[in-house]
Amino acid sequence: MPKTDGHITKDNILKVAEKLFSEVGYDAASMGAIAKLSGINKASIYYHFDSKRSILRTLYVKLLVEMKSRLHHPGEGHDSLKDKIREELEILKEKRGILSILLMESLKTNVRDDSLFQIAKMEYEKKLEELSSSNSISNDKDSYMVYEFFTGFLPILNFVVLEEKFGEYFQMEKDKLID
Amino acid sequence: MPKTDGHITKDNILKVAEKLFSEVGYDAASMGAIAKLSGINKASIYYHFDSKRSILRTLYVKLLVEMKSRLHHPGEGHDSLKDKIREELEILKEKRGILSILLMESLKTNVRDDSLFQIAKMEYEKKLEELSSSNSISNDKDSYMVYEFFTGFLPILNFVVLEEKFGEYFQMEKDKLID
Amino acid sequence: MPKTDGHITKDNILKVAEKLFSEVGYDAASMGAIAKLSGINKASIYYHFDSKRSILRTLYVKLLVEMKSRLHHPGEGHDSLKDKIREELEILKEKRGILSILLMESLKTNVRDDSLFQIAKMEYEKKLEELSSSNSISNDKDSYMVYEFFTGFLPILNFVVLEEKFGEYFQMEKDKLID
Amino acid sequence: MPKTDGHITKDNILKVAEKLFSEVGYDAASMGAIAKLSGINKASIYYHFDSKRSILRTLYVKLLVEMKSRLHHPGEGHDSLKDKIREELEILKEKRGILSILLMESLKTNVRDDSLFQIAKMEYEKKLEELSSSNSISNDKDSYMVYEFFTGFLPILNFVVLEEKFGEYFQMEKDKLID
DNA sequence: AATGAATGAGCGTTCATTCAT
DNA sequence: AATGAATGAACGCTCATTCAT
Repeated sequence: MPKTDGHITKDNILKVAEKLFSEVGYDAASMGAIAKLSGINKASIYYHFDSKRSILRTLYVKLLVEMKSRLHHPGEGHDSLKDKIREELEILKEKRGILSILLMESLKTNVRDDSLFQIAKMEYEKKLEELSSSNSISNDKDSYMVYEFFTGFLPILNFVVLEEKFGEYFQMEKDKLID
Repeated sequence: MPKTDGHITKDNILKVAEKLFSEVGYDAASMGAIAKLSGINKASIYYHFDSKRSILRTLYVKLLVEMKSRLHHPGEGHDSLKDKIREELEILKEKRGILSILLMESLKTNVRDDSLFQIAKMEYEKKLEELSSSNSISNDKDSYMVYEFFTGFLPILNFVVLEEKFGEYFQMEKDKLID
Repeated sequence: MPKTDGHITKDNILKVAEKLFSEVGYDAASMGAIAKLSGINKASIYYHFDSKRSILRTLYVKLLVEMKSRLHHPGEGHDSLKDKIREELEILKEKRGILSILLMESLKTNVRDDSLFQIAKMEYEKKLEELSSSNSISNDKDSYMVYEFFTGFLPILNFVVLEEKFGEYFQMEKDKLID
Repeated sequence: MPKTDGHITKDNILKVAEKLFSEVGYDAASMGAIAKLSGINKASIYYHFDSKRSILRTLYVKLLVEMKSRLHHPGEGHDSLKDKIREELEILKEKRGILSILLMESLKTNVRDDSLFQIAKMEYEKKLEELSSSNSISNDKDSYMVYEFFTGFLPILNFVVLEEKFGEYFQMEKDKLID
């Protein structure tokens, strides 16, 4: 009989891995460290996951699923715009860990990792569909995408991920007002 | 006189290291790989640099110096705004490698690496000074900094660094117009 | 259960390390050599020991424990003095390896390694206590310690450790009579 | 033209090497460290010495020569015994460094290094000759040698070399009286 | 479901030594 | 007499992964 529920262990590994990956980077985070912080044996991780890479993949999938479900079940709509943005940021802030990792990995120019773009695409797909139905020039779609990605999507991600460090360096706090 | 010129070797190591760091990340780039790509012995790297970390530090310093000198010697002023931005982007694109690395390392939440903020601060210092001389409320300075950093500085960096990958994924090119 | 018993492996590593350390010195004995002579993988040593130094520490502790237990459980008392000394020497000769190492390391003037003195102190503590109870001048205690250490303790250790080499050089054998 | 007198450089290297070898042991003392402490280039050492080992050999030869000359030119004889011993100790204390090294290296059971025995033999040769001329049984010569080596020669060496550390550990000083 | 033990490959780093000048 | 530059080999140590149980 297993000592604990495998499901819990697996989730725990994922939680620890996400934390560690985001703290020191995927490469610098060792399986040994993940095991120790998870309170389980190193070999046990390999019962739940095929490899270190597959842990990361699982984290990506989880993020994708959550983002998708969030898109389909938006919060109640009658808040002010400000509140909506704030709520949105709050949700993203919970995903800060995996988002950090995602960004880091996406910056590796030699590694093919489209997850960042996949998510961005998904995020703006609805709006793109509207755009493409009413207006037919594909160039506009591209333009919109580029614009949204680099001046909307990425800045928000960066804010969520770097806010804390930024605040420490520049000695300020609670400055979400401007966004 | 030595067999070869040390300066050339050193610069070569830096060039190769910058390339490799940006391609696979600092941690995944091994000294062995840097040596092989530099065409020299692994031990020779340690004649020119104290450690792997010190290579990265040297790259940071070089970037800082270049950025600073660029600020003090701006290009000829009589271009159009568009041309100016394009030129600016072109200059940054040459530094794409180290900028990638800088962003990646800055995202590690447990690693204290203020270089990104240092550069940002430097970049906006002049404007900040003007602001602080004419207007005295420090809160405004903070607001300005946050705004510029997350909606100006970072998007530009991200654009420079991710543009290529973005273009590949979304199958487009030459879309600098929007910025 | 694991493939093999870890205790056996660990003891084997200790035995091999003791032999090698005493043969070529701690610094010249490489982990690779210890691994090869132990018949196991180099990395496996690090499963059982934190570091090379910790192997040495373990050997020291083992020696200390054995010395202590020997003091508390002396052999049967009704032998002649000569036999007693001979028996004592025989016991120490079994520990020749670690004693060699201990002496070598103690001679490094820049390395703080008190193990030699610790053992000497332990060895003479009983006699010191008697001395201090009957006689009160602490100077005498010091004198006794110095005398015993340099003309009793060390010569015995040196004899045990160098006897063989001495015999080879001076072409003689079985000359324990004089002591 | 050389920048400095080669003789001085060579002596300096020897002095530094002796210090370093005795501080951390022969193996742990690197050529780089010797060079740095000597204030000269690493490659320059190889102009003066064939190898690291040859530095040690040179130190041994110097010691042997000095010991020999001391034997042939003893100090003025009309001191008390106590003063004579004290003077002897003072002379040996100056050679503390190389004596430490000699002892350490002699303790390596796998290394054939007879220097310690050579010196001992030399030291007692005169007395041995007297002994052998008056009395003919070689066994007596051996006995004498063993006795002198382990209860006379070695303790003195050990005292000279370990005195300081001993004093630190046992918190005492100036206790040469007993010897 | 979990673990103690083991491993080959590789890590960053240092070694004694050599070469050209 | 001395040096800057370079090197092959080895160092202590860690890696992701596997195996037997």
